[in-house]
Amino acid sequence: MGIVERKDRELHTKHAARAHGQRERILDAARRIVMREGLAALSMRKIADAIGYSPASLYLYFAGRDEIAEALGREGYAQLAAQLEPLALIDDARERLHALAHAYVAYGCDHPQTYELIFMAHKARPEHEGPAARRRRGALADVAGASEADAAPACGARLFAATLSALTPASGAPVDGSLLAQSLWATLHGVVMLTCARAGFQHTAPGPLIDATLDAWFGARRVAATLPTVRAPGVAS
Amino acid sequence: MGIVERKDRELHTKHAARAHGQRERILDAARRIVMREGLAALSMRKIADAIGYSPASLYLYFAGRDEIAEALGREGYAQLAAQLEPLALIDDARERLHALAHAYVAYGCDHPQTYELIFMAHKARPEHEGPAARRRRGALADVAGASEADAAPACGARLFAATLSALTPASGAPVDGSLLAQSLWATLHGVVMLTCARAGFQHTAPGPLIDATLDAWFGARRVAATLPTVRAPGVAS
DNA sequence: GTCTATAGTATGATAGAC
DNA sequence: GTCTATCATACTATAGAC
Repeated sequence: MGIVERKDRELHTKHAARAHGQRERILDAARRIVMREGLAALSMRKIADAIGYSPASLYLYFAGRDEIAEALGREGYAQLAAQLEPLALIDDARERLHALAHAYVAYGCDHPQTYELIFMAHKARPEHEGPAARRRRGALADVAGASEADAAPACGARLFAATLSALTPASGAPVDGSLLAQSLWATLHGVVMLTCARAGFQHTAPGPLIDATLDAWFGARRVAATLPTVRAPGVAS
Repeated sequence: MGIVERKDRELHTKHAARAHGQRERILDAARRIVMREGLAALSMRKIADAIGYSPASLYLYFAGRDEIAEALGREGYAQLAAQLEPLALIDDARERLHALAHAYVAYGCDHPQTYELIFMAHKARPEHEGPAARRRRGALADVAGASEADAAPACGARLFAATLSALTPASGAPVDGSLLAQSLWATLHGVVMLTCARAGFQHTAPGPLIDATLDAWFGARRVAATLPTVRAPGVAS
């Protein structure tokens, strides 16, 4: 190996490390903005101001706003997963499910901005794009854009599926575990959304709600197995 | 009653009717835009262009973009309620619940833009507001803003609560019907959201999912009442 | 009652100087 | 590698002419 090659590699390494550090600084600033003002308020200018850069410089490290948001989304997903991971080791299946469900919802409610980031990194904004961006989009972005961002949330379903399948097999497969897993995930997602939006979830805390849901499914089966047929109490009138 | 008063009233009526018509035209255009491009893309300019007005004229009929979005949201809620109303009259409680749940989700999935409108008419956008608007906001809007828009979705919970309470009383009140109602609502909301976002709900149609959920709660109780304690299958590794 | 014109404020993105 | 300057675009909202 000649001196030239060696020097070249050192340089590359240094360059890479430096670039990595700058990306981190940018992401840190972006994260702070999203936490304080929401994803919709994230803009290149605000990030640049926050770290004392000019907006133009950001484009040396990221292709644009969307790439930054995507990166934050991946981060957020990793954080959520890290929070759930130890709970997946709980021995008792039912206890485990409870723990996971509560942790999931707690995370979503405690970090609504991050949760938003995880699920909405795409689709979230009006366009505001220059003519050059539009030119590019025609060729590339529509095909490549969403696939990676969509991959992360899917893991949510898989996580619950694994736990749920442990709960159902003994019964002779009357219930599709995967369906239940998706149902549970939808429920938790819905609880997070509605709790954050305060949209008519008047005064019920998410915790008891989750307990009630899981109990209805698997718990305390004191509910009458035969259902009474009653008249509708005339809700919509 | 003098002639003057009479004439005055006629004039008022005509004026009111005309104003009403114009509001309708504006709302029609706004609705079309939201259906095609989503709530985030709704703007005064686009509405004005669509009906051949100048942006300034819209302010004669609406206080601003938010008021228009709110009006569309109320419309949408009324439409959803109208769709559910006849189903609330089904005699058999369980059949009724199934019908309501399916109809609710079907509406949300078939009209995602309207659904978005119903739930997100507030909070949806970056600010883009002039200095005058900001001045006003400080005093008034923060207090008065959300109360009316939030009132509508709350009815969702009440609707399901009434039906669910009809399903549970015979069992000696082991389950809080109101909690279950909220859980169901959250589930349905979650199914709509996740289905629309295609976020990992890979290939499952919403229909079977809802059936499975309701069955797990009330239906075919062939699931073993005693739960096996199994080891976690190591999901998060 | 409607429009033109405009103020004021954002945005993403890029070319080219240093 | 960073910045200045700028393009092109979008938005809400208002004043004042007609």
